[in-house]
Amino acid sequence: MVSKNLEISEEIEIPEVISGLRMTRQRQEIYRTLMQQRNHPTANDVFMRVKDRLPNISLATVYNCLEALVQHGIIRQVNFDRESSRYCPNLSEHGHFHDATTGVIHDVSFKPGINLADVLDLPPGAIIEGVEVTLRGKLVAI
Amino acid sequence: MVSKNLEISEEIEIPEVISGLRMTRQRQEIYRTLMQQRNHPTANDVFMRVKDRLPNISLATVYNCLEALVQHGIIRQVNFDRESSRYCPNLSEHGHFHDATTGVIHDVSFKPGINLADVLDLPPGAIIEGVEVTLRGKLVAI
DNA sequence: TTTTATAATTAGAATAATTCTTGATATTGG
DNA sequence: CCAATATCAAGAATTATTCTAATTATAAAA
Repeated sequence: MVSKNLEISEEIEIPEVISGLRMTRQRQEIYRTLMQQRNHPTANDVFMRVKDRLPNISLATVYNCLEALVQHGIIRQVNFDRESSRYCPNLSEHGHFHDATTGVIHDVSFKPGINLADVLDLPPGAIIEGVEVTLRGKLVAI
Repeated sequence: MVSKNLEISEEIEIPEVISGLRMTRQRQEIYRTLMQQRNHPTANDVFMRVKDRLPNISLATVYNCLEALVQHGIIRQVNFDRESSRYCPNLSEHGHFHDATTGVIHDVSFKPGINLADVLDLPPGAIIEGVEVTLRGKLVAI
């Protein structure tokens, strides 16, 4: 039901400033979109969705806003091979499982107590600033 | 010393067929390049290196060959964010640590006995077909 | 408030990595 | 040797993303 999403949108309130970033109208709407539709959309997906509310927004602005949000640690940018980047408002440390059959991306968390640095043989002196764990595969009925 | 590499190249012998892929001259030279220079070159890096021996090779052919080698599981394609793909002949399961200061990429292996599936909360029914672990950071003197 | 400075937005052009297309070459199997 | 198939080369095309320049909005100062 297409209209349902529009009707539901219980206006998530977004502050004027997050992590030092001024939340302009465009950034608000883009962030709201990500919070509401947590299916790891591409910049173009976000562009199409947000046009309902900001008909004049440009794709360049979507890219600018997404980048600003990423730079300020408000959202995460996720890459799968050489596909378009996807964006994700889940800031907890997690990886991604890409179901090759449906294309759906599932967040994958680490089991409690697991620290990635503990299971890897890092080069001596390595200071980790960012981690990305990506899994590709199929989801079968269980 | 630029000429040294050329002189050293102790002609690694490459079989006519690997994993069912006919090793044409171009594929041989590209594979040899990867085996000799294990610094995760891009397609363009490979192109420039391999031109010494195959002056007529085209970049498109380098891409074709790299793709054929990847498809046949002879090499791995490694992606960092949205940068150019890099290629790697190390087939053992491993991740990559990208030193932001120098740009150098280090292979990172799992500690013995570690199975990535054991430390992740995978969605039920997930069958893993490929894994990528990428770390970004700095290397400090110890 | 007006003025001024700074930041954000827009539209479209530019870029860069990669893929595609087409025609030429080479290789293999019969 | 000949036909079928695979590979290769050159350059055009594609696609995601970034850049440029002009406009608009916001904040800060007077």
